[in-house]
Amino acid sequence: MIRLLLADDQALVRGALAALLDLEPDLEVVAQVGRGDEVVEAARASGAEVCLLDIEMPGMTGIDAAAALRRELPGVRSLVVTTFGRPGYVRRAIEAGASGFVVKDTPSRQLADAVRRVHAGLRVIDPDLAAESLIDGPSPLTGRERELLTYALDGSPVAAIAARVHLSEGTVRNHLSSAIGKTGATTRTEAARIAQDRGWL
Amino acid sequence: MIRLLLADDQALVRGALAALLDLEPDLEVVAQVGRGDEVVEAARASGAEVCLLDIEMPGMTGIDAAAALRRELPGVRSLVVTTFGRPGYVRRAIEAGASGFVVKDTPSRQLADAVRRVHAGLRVIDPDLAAESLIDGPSPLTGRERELLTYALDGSPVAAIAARVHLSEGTVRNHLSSAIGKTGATTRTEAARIAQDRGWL
DNA sequence: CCCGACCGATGACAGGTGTCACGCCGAGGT
DNA sequence: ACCTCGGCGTGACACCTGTCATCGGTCGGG
Repeated sequence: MIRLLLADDQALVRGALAALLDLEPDLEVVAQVGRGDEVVEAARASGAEVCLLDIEMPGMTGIDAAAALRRELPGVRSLVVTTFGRPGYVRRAIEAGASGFVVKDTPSRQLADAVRRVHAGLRVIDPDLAAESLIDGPSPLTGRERELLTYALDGSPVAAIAARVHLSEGTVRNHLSSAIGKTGATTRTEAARIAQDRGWL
Repeated sequence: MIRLLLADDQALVRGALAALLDLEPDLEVVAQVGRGDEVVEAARASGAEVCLLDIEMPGMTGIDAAAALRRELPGVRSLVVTTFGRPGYVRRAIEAGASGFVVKDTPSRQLADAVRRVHAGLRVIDPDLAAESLIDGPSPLTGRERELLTYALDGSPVAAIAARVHLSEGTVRNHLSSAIGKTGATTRTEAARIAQDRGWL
């Protein structure tokens, strides 16, 4: 019997995944949480062996939760299950110690198998995603560029960003200009979108 | 026995919802589709009585699918189940003839009940969302403003938008300026984000 | 019939934005 | 000690953007 923890902020999806996995005779959902920062505690309390982690969650991302599990409960394996198959996400999830990475449009039949493989100590990664994450490499952005791009995501004017990080407008423009060059974009908004698509943020 | 159709582009979520609902003794999932434009045909072929529709789908939105069901198969009721509780979505879903509107972070226990109520001819709408959709009213945007805002969503420069719709740059600027005024924003990107949040796009 | 709403367009202007050149500093690597 | 790289800043320049005034055309309703 494999003991599972589910972490997803959408209660309906979480409950549905629980129903799906509980149908399998060798799987048992022993805990469910809706926030990233509750994963470690719930995993400890429930004695989970495998954790299914969504990435977009309040409190802490699923990737950070995987890293925390790695530190605190090294015996527990984690499988990241997310909506977006962004190349950078795969890379970062694996670096954080996750054993697998599955996107939410894979057939539901395959999920239980993925869980079993992860429990057996194998890695489970969508081959297309793995290839993509290799070809475009790690993020070329510096720390500041990454930070400023996240603020530029919603199209905020340079002045607003500068105020938010207590920098000169000119400096912000320079960092963003550099990021625009590295992403191949022509505006900061486009650069932010590209960086997000690649999982660089 | 209530016959259900599920429409969601994420196969994993779709399968999981099927597992969840099939647990109920009086519910039966008789069809699953991953595209909005396959809903009507599948509903007809399977003899579904209630359709669960996600909004964001390829081919056709769940709202348009609800409208198509209304037209083609008036006896079939539809329940919109979506990630985002945008006020405008609720309004448009109801106007399209949907009998219910549920967001994906409601507890999974309540979904089966919502299905039963819809099947019984009742309306099921999250009370908070209904209130919100009343207070900020219908979209004040004109057709062109709406269209141009969708193109502005990703931060495209005015020139690119103008080329795409074969309009003068000045005209595009005027429409967007008007939309900026109506949304209370200060840039076109912010206006687009606000309009999207309210379900005006 | 005239009015209002929507659409399309032009021109002008202030202010925002992207680029470039250049400078300074501190941390690490050789 | 030297060099490189990231970070921070300035100034200048060309271009983009948002706003406003103004014009003309269409179409439906009072």
